[in-house]
Amino acid sequence: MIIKGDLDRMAEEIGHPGIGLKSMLDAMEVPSHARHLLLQLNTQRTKGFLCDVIIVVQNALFRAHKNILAASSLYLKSLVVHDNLINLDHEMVSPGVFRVILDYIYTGRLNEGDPTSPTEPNIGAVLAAASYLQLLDLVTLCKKKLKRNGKYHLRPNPGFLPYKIDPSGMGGRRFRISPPVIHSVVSTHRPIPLEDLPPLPLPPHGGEIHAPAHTQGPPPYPPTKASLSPQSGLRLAPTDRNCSSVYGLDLSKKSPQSQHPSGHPHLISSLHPEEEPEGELDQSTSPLLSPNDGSRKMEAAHHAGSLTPHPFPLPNHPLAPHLPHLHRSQGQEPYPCPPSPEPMEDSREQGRDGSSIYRWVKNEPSNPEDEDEEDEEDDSGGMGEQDKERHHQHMNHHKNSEEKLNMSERGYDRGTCDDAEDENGTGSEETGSSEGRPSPPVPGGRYHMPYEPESFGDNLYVCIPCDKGFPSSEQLNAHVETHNEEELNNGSELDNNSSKPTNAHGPTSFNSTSGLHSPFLDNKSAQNLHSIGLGEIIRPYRCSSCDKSYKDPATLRQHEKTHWLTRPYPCSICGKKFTQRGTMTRHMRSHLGLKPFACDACGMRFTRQYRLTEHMRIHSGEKPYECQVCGGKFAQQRNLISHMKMHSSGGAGGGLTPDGKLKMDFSEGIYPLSKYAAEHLGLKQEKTSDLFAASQHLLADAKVMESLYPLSKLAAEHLGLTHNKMDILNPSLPPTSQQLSAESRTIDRYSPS
DNA sequence: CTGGGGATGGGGCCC
DNA sequence: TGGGCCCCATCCCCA
Repeated sequence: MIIKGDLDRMAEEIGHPGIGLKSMLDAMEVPSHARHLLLQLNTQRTKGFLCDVIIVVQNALFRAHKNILAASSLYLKSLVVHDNLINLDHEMVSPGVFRVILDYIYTGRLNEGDPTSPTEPNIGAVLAAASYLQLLDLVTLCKKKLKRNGKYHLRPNPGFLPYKIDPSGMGGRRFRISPPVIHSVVSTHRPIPLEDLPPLPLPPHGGEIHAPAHTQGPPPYPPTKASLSPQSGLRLAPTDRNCSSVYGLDLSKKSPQSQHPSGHPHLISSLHPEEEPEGELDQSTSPLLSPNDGSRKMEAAHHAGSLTPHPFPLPNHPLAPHLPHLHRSQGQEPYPCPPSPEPMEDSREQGRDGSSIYRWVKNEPSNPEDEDEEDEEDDSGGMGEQDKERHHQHMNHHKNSEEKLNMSERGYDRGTCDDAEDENGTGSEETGSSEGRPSPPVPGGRYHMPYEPESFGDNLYVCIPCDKGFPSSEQLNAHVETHNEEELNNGSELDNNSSKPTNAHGPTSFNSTSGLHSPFLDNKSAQNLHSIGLGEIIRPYRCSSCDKSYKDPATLRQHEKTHWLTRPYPCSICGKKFTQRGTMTRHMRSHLGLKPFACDACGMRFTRQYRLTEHMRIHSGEKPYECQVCGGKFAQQRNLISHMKMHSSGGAGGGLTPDGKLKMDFSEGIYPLSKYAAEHLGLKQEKTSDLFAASQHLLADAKVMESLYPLSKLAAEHLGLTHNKMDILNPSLPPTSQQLSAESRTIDRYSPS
């Protein structure tokens, strides 16, 4: 702000001391400056240039400048201060009305469009919205227009204003002056009280919610000249997604470098997954959601993460140090024991460091019961009759299953075991596991002795069989090597020993209960358990429509939605429907170009952290996925899968690839074990430790090689080589350079550091 | 031109 | 509700 003293000083500086204030202003003011400035800003808006805020109104997106909005309305100012993506309640402001309002903000002119058009926003609607948005000048302007037209009353506008306009303006009690329901990405506002929420809208298009208007019915705002102008908001639709780039949304496959963090720091900050608007978009239109949902979401948004535009949300950062997952306080788990019936579930995380078979002591499962309670409460809220019935049945099932579980647990707690074959008293492990209870089957068939994790100090990587702790997975692996050597030396003992992880992955392994007690069972193994009847205990919640079963009722409910004819979560932009809200919001992220996860090395951005984790392997050169057939290594599991298909599509099994490698035909059943080896070992090395995988396919391959190449079997048994290494020994299968180098790499990897 | 590998995007699903 | 994983599809590059 320029004060008189400043002007006097400026006048002095330009050599005109003593000049009066008025004459000074006269001398320096350019009359058209404001108009030109506004014109420039409006031009920039239409091009999306320097726009730093996105306003979502129903299924339309508008880009604008925070400064302009903030200068126009105190209310908008309060929003844009904190948020880069704000979502207006479309009941209060329709897209067409907001277009008119935005035009007014940037031009100072009110374009009411065609007043005879039933769909063109009328002055009454603009007046109401302007009041709602606290655009006081526009309110005054609208009133003047209405008075001039002799229509100073609210023209009915179906579906827009449920409230009556008070001619007295803002102050009238009948006018809606409660805090406007504006959902922002990172709202710092207090949750809107339930009584302040507007009534839930009727489905706008014959029960079809979220669907884009132009695909589900007549467009609410036909392409008038105004709506086709660049000033109009961008209406995202499958066919015009590409247009979004004009408005600055990055929907391209690769985030251009120019848009890398430095480009749009504020926008980037809004890209944090916890701050994304999808849920809010959904909330404002979905009749499936109760006002409570909206309120909860507001609260959730209220507590959302910081605005720090750090490209890596640290808690999820793949490169962040392995922080222990304290799902449960350690004090609650006096006997943290090896993972049990579904250790591989946990090992998804553990396997990252290659120590999945040796449980990371602090990675305790959460208590599903607690979560379930909340879930039940949530879901029983707006339930239809059919759902209630389903819910009721389910609850009964749940109750019964819980009783089963409790009985099993009590059995375990007493130290009794019904499983006669379980010499170690580990028979209840499957029940214990689903509750995260101790389940002691360990390699070597010994109980895992109770211990306090703290007793290991920094040695968080614990070898279950011997209870030794190690500070790193590498050292643990090196230690585990000694165990494996022992086991290999013991030879066939493994076959009948509960410590044997090997056969747990082979189809024949399930003939033995030993497999059941293996702590190395993965998901599919658990499914197999189910197929032989014992999975009922592990996964008591069974789908009534199919044979799938789950450990907890929430997951079952989630699964059951896949059987529904109508998917409950439609995308508000393209109308595509999803069975899970999370999938829908993730999908929405692709519409909005939200890529919160950025690569530190190259700046590439991703919609999911897992993608970034995958991507980072490109930079690190890590290729944890190794083909058990040819030794080829891959940075991504899916590429290994694709690669394995190449092996399997080569015709008769056991043939040779063009470069002389052994070719297996997984599809013909010639080598069924290899399929398991591929699926459970080679393809899931991230879940299983490299070492474990090596020992697994070593044994598995020995079996097939026994049939194919008897000599190789002996080689495998006595030399400890995998089959792709065995064919090196086989004179008929000359080694390739790749195999040799793979061999040396393998040796390097497993040699103690 | 074709096949294979590298890499990415999106959806389904389970936890 | 988000994370993680699996699967499929696709594009690009290269031999």
